[in-house]
Amino acid sequence: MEQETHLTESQPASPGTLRPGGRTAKVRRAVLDATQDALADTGFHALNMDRIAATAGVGKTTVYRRWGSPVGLVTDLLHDMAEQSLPASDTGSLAGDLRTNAELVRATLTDARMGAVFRAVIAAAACDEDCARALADFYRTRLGEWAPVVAKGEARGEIPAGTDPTELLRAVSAPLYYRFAVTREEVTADVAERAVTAALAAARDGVFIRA
Amino acid sequence: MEQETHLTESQPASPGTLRPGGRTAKVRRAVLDATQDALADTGFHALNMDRIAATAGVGKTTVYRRWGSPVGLVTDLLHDMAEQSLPASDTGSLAGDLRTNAELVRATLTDARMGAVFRAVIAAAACDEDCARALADFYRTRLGEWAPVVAKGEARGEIPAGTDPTELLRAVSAPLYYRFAVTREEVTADVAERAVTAALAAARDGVFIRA
DNA sequence: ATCTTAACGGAACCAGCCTCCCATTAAGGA
DNA sequence: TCCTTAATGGGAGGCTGGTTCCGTTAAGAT
Repeated sequence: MEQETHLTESQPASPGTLRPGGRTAKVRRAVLDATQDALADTGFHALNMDRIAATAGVGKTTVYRRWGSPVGLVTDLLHDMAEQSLPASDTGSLAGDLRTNAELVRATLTDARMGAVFRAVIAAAACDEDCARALADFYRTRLGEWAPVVAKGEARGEIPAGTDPTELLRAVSAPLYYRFAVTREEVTADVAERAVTAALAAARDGVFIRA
Repeated sequence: MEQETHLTESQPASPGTLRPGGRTAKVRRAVLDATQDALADTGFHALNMDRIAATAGVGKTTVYRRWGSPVGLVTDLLHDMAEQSLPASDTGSLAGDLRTNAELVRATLTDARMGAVFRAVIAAAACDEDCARALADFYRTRLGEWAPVVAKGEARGEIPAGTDPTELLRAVSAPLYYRFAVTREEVTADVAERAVTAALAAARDGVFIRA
């Protein structure tokens, strides 16, 4: 993505950075929307720069210049998704908050559109290092947003002091994503509920105490 | 993969089934080996039928005819991997067996060659339904092989009666695969150990009792 | 308002992937 | 052993996806 570390010849450093105003932003929005549509529709393997350009109503040269390849599109989409993340819940109990979290994850993965997008993103990350980094960042952000929920639970004495917040959150998400991406089993509400109960039981046993 | 349900015109039903003898088998072996090499080397996105044919020392027409596409290759590789699965361990304690299992998974995912293969397989499954089914079958098989370990633990009274064996096993694997495929964090021995402890704590609490 | 030039867009060009055709090889049965 | 035909293999040709060229549009500065 980033290049031209020392731009001696006044080379344009990655299009869109010097003049991010009106048109450029509009183009990005249109392209990313088209990308999401395409992923939801036909999946990552069928992601095609030409089609994206056409449905976005944008010159295909622009798409190639700014994103370079299908993985480039997905990577940028991921950055975009990381920016617009929603805040965590606050039900008053850790169990309740975690349940909300798990249900949110489940709803996302189960949703036809979002499920397809996440599938595509995971596939793209498996193919490309840049994309993998973007995906890692995305989840670092997401986990960071929910960490306070665990801290509050700890303050209320619902789990032992010293519990690693993100570790507990990972334990909640893991069974859902595992089924979604790896074993391809259905992610039911039951699964989500059990993930919360199991993670909480382990947390109370002090399994997630920071080393 | 399978087609020609009613072969009225004596169409050859998927090449390799009527004459699976010497040459055909040799070709399959060579192609699957080449596929694994390629995946370990350059990953799924760069998987190229022509190159596979060349390195396998096989006509490229053959590769296209029998496997059709990169996902087809990965799907068959997966079937091949499912066939040659190794038996579960028996250390005498459930904790020990689960630890062995987790360590085995970790070693596989961490191994440069096998890690790349699994990454590719997950990516391919995200792109193609046939491949997804093959992947699901693979894990169904694997989980089935380890289920007795849990049953024995239950018999020894290490976990409550009625515990769902595969559910417990999934809980052990999930955190490892979640990091490997989704958040792309490093899968350390520490992570594996914690996965076992957490799963076991939940199991003892009766979280995985069959509904 | 005017100017500079970043960014976009159309179209021709190039290359690598896939398909088809037909000759060749060797399984499996008599 | 011989015969039938499943399966393989080389090569030509077409198509689709990706690249390059250059003219056009409009963002941001004066």
